[in-house]
Amino acid sequence: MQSHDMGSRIINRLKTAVDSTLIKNRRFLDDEQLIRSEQLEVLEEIFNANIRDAEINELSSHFSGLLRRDHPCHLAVWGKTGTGKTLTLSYFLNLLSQLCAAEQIPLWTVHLDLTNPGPCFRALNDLACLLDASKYYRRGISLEEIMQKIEARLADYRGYLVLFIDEVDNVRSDKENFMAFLIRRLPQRIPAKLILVLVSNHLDWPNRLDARVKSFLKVNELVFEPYDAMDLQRILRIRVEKALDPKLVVDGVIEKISAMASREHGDARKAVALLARSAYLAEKTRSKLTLDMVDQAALDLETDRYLTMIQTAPPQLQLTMGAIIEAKRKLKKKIVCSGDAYQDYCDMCRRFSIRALTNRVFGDLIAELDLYSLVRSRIVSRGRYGRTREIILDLPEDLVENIYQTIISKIQ
DNA sequence: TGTCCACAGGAAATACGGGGGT
DNA sequence: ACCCCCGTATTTCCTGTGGACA
Repeated sequence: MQSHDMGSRIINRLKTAVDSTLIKNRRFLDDEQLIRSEQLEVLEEIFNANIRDAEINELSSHFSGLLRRDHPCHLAVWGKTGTGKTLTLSYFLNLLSQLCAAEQIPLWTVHLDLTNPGPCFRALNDLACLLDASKYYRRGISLEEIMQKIEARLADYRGYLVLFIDEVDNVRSDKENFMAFLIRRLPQRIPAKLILVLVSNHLDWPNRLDARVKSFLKVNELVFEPYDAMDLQRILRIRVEKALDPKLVVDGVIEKISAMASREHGDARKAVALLARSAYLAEKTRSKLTLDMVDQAALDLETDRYLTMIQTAPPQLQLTMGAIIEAKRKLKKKIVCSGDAYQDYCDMCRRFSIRALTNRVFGDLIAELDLYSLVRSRIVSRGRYGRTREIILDLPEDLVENIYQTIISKIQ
């Protein structure tokens, strides 16, 4: 019977589809979607796999004084993004507070996250909010007032206060002020035993401090090395087991992803993102997760990165990028000079009736594009034909087209 | 050797917008 | 409603500068 045949074929296909679902629990591919307890579960496994063992040991000895009612000094933590600084520290501080609670030691830990850069004002403001010392102000209150609010809030607290400050050097203008407050002023004015945990991406960060502040800063240092390929393999393996069907992951995939990630950055978050992307690709084609898919996924991630970067960029930056693309097309050369690009930029502004910015800012905008590696630029002297900035656009042609369309449609 | 191009990029000034205090 | 304060964006002003060319 024809129809019966057809029916059983469909049923079979459905069955194999069910059998071969690669992704069992997609939430474990994306940290954002995990609830707190699941995050801790993942963390627990990571730390049980002896990753970041050395760092946790150092942390333990640094804070061991707490249990003897001593006052440990501050702690400066250094490591690149995605090396697990935040994770390890939150995990550790969480354990520490449990321990202190059991021992009846008053401990207050506050996690101030300065991941997105902001001025001194916002940093203090955020801190005040975390301490429950004031409401959130957008503007209009002096720095002094915020400091006083914080001090007032802490006037009666006599226990330990651990301020875990993530990405300290993201405090842009007036950083001196912020650091001086934390290091010099605050400890003198409040009764609490203050322990600062200052996390940063830059190793030379304490040297850029004002000398008078620096002399007050007594710190221990702790360095997080980037994960090596072996660490990443273990981290990925945990994810694979939680999120995917390991049988459907071709041998060598984990090794490949961790090798790629450790070669480039050693960033665990990016490695997991690559795993996730590959898994989605595999799921779409309903096949096993192969090595080729990892390559494809890496490419996709790259493309996405550029596109979201340009989409979320301020309009003037988009316009600058658009002008560079136009200039390159018009000149039919690989290299565009800043003067030509500025001409085209002004033209574009006229076309879309947007007020053009000065040459001065245009230069800065190009530097910014360079920073995001959307273009490469360098300063060249052409003798008596002056100096200029050569702008090279060497992204794949279809990506450039894609970016260009995005920009044009955004502006209109 | 000096000149001079066509910009780079630092510093200071100015404009702007939004919030608080009164 | 008014003024002042703060952070940010942009302009204005200015001082270099590497090397081709005369």
